[in-house]
Amino acid sequence: MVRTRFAPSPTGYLHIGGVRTALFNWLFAKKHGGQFILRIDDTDAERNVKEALQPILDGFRWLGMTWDEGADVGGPHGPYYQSQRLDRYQAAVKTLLDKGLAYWDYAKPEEVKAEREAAEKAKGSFLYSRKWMAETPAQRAALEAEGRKGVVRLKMPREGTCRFHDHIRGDMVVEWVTEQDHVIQRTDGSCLYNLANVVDDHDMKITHVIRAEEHLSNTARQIFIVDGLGIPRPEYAHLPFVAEPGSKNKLSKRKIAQYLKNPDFKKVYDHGQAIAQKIGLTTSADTFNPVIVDFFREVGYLPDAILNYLVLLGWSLDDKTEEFTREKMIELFSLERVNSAPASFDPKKLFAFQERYMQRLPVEEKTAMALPYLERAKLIASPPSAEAKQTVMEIVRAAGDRIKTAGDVLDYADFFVADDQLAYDEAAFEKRIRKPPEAVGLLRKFAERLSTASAFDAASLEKLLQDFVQAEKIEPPQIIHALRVATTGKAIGFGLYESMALLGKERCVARISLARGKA
RNA sequence: GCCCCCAUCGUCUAGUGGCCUAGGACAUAGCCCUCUCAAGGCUAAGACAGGGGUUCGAGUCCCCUUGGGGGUACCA
Repeated sequence: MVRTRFAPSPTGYLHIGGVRTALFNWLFAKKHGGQFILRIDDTDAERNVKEALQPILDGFRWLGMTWDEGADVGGPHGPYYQSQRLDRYQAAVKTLLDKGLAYWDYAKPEEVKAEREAAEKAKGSFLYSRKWMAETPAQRAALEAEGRKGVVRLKMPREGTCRFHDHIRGDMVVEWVTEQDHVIQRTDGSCLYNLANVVDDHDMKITHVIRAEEHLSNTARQIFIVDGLGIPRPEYAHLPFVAEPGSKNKLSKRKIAQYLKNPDFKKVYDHGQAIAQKIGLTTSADTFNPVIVDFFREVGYLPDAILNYLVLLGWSLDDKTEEFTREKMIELFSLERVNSAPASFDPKKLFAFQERYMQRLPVEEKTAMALPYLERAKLIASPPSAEAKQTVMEIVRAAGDRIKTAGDVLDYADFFVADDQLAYDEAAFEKRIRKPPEAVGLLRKFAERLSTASAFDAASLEKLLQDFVQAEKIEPPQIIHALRVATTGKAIGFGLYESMALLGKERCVARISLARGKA
């Protein structure tokens, strides 16, 4: 049984790089009919774990990446919170100590630091002198009598090599001398990552450790612990980093200000910000930006589009295939085809996937996604009336591909504002209504025809307008542009006839008259 | 400093010694379509980091350099 895991720390938000790592774990487990475990790395953050964890769990659930065991759902190999597993870690420390593979050390931090700096000055590699190592209870007592506090360190071999196979990097060989006597238990009795990780993975029966490249250098020391504990080694696969837009630096949530200088990143960010503002979301760039999953959820992206983009970040099937449903992803994913070079995150390309997925979504589903945005912007009642739903569906249908994320429906807010509250795009008004000498007159004449029109559907309106154009001996654009600005307030939008049909006769006539008044 | 990993268009990538005058996608530019804006169609521009080898032949194998990243914590 294949078992993989992802172990986020409760930081309050779900990072896109983490999702990519989790996705590969999830995919690998599903592909092999295995299980995916969500463990929580909360060793140092005891406070507000619940609040800081919720957005992460919500994010994964929204993306549809469910876990078989772990936080919230429990399971037979818990607890799944590291903060609740201290006894397990201490037991492992004791085993290592008993086997002589770890030792009590009473050096003060500054004493070790001094040794390290001396080694660096001599341009050599650092190796702790083990000067304050205590091998017997008597030695311990003596050092403690001096007022020293003990930590437990790994007694790493100083000759020979550690060999292991990595599914992505191939065969790895690490000289043991290059490894330090890493601390595994602090003076306060708490344990460190390398130890906790190994213990948890074993207790939770993890078969494949699939994680980011930053852990490649941690692997040898973890293998030392694994072997020392006499437990079986898991398989390893170290994924390349997800890098910043346009660079090879590791993607970080702390550098948003810098990413915003990237035009592609900024475009996606601005698009999301505009929507957030319209629905009254208070946001700050630190917590609401295209590096955080919640951003995409709030702006109305599709989870499938995000997953499809993410699976391609470091993995590919061949030279052509780019689109994968969840089922196909699971079927076709393999570690063998994971790239070894870092991949930089490109929100523009993610957006392109979003567009494609949105285009294929049935109108009913798009409408269902769009309604909450109009409700939150207070443009329609909440819950919406059947009539409002119908109108929104017609707008969504008419808007077609223009609605790229669900929040884009807010571009058509002018259908919901009162006629006398309609805001006009000044530049467009000037260009299409005030400036052309014939515009106002044409609008007046056309409004007259409109008010006597018997049918008000798009096709009839088109006919009506064509007849008008012929009668007046003008070109269609002369009246079309003026009409669009007069009825919607804007120079851009979907088909004019559809717009007018949606507005209905009375509102069209009223808006034209109001516009003439302002001209 | 020391140890380790990585290197194909701006970006994601295909490429596992001859099929590569390097293919696809996003982005970019131009044209077409057109009531605006999208969408769509067509076209263009755009890469093997550099230097040495090995080989009949190298993007593909080896070495060096350069660049990027990670580790070297009583962080994860």
